[in-house]
Amino acid sequence: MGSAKKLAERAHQEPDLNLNDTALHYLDTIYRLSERHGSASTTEIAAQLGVTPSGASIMLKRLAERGLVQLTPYRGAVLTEHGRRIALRTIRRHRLLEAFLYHVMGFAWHEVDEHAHALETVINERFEDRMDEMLGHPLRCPHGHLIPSKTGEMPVVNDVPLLSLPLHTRSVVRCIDTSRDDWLEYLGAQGLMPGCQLQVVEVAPYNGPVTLRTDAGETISLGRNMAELILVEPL
Amino acid sequence: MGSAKKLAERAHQEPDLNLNDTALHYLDTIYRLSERHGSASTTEIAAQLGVTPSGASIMLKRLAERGLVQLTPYRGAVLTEHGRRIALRTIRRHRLLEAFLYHVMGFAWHEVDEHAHALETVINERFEDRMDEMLGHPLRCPHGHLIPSKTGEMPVVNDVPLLSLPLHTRSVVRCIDTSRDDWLEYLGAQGLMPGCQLQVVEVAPYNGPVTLRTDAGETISLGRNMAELILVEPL
DNA sequence: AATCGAGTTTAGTTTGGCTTAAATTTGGCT
DNA sequence: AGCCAAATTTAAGCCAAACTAAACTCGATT
Ligand SMILES: [Mn+2]
Ligand SMILES: [Mn+2]
Ligand SMILES: [Mn+2]
Ligand SMILES: [Mn+2]
Repeated sequence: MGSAKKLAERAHQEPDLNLNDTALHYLDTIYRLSERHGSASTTEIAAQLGVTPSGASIMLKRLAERGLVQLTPYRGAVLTEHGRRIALRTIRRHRLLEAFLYHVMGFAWHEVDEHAHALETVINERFEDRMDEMLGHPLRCPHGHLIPSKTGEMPVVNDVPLLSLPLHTRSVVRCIDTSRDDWLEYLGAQGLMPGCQLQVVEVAPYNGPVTLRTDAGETISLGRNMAELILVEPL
Repeated sequence: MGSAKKLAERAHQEPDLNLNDTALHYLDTIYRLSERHGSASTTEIAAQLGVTPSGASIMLKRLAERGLVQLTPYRGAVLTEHGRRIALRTIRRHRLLEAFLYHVMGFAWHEVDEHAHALETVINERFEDRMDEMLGHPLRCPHGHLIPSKTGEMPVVNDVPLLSLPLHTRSVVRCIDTSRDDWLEYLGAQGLMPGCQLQVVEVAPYNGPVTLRTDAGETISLGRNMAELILVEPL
């Protein structure tokens, strides 16, 4: 009985005890917040999802009962292995959707996050697979974030913060690590997106502006906060 | 004040007092059922949506309060003009999605309805417009159903039931009027889909089988119930 | 005219996901 | 050691959308 069910689960790849979009968005959010601090606090999760901390607290307890997150009261949440697999699937769909909306449907790169977010919990596996094929199994979304494989593994890459390199090191932009659509639109208008080659020519002190030169010879000046979002691969 | 709001509504084309997907599916369903009998009964609506009649009854009352349907107790529901516009928008999105899934993404024609149904209440106007452009402003979904325009008008066509024509009249299939995916798969495998040319060569009595000959010279024999779903344009 | 069954509505309850307001825990600071 | 502010959880309640069970309407039939 129990083992028959387990086999079925393994064959289907996802147990997925009827998770609705609310639960999926919680898991997705916890995963992304945990990437930074190792775990996700109730308040952070609540802020991200636009609910009150008390609402998030209640929901976290439910997710813990379902074995999707491990919750230490007053200490924050971590995904269980089961929860992590489901979160990665949602993130895969989100990023594939962004790539699909951008490359196949011609949306602007600052529009795709919002729309991918609405669709990520609605599409099914067939849709996911068709996008993946049509895009040639892409490794990254249009902003450069990594797309996990169907088996839940992240591609291994070597992205480093632009500002961690010595001045004048030539490098290729790999990721613009923000989801603020107004910043994305601005940076895109400057020609700053994954694939573009550049070097840092000056970093003004006291959190002053950062001056970049692209391989096309153009000079771009950015505030420190924006420059910190740029991840590159040195040449 | 009031008139400013009305202007904004007219400019945006849809007032849409925060309708969620439940309400949109009710309106969609009422529209399609009303096409047949002029109005939709509580029980029919409930069956279509997979809820109990009592549940549908309560929901219909709420839609009536919002001015979306006109409800005569014990007599069934009709859409108001406002409700009709919203229903047509959902139907437009459903059929555009079917065409998109079929022509752009390569799904089989018996798969697209289910998936379009899940997506139809999630996509936004930009997505709708992009599909429309990519598909060259199509008039019909892959099954041949008409796609309403953005302004809520149905294309005018001249589809007649295949079985209403005299024997041996040559005609082009325009619509297979069912949403049963198993029937669609079967008919598709016989080569029977919009665009194919054929004539009826025999109609057996007592609800017996219907024999068709395609322009490719093939003979197809169908039960009456399936043959009745075929709409054509005589040549 | 009275009755009956199908169709429909109402009453009462449940569930999920949230809210505000009131405890409670925690870690840092005097 | 004791206290405070911030973070967190609990308590109580709201709302949409469903359910089951019971009551009601309608029209058709006797
Ligand atoms: Mn998302
Ligand atoms: Mn992205
Ligand atoms: Mn639909
Ligand atoms: Mn169709």
